[in-house]
Amino acid sequence: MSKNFERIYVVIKRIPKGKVATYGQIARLAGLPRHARQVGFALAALTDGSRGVPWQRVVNAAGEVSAREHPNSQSIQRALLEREKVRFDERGRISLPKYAWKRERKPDR
DNA sequence: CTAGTGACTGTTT
DNA sequence: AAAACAGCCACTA
Repeated sequence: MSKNFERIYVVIKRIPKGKVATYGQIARLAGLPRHARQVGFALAALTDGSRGVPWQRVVNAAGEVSAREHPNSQSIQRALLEREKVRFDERGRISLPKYAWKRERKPDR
């Protein structure tokens, strides 16, 4: 398991319930700017072993659930978010201004 | 080592 | 506003 993956998972675990963060934002917070795609790669590698990671709170910059190989988990993600009071509009998108995780600083502070 | 790929993003049409 | 383009970089074969 790569060190970068761990850093990414740590950041995702910091996303508050009811909020969402974009791939690029997570990459920055993990100290890996421009690794947005790697964030996606890390999530794709998620298994039962990483169950503490709220992967459902990760969306793309357009505020929608990114497509993936197994379309089924897409609806699962949406359901999980709805359960956290995150609303989707009729086009299946989230209002980022309303639900985006504001914090843009690194954990150290 | 080279080439292909991808849960992405910002810019330009 | 939506779609196409072009960067991006770790990971895999």
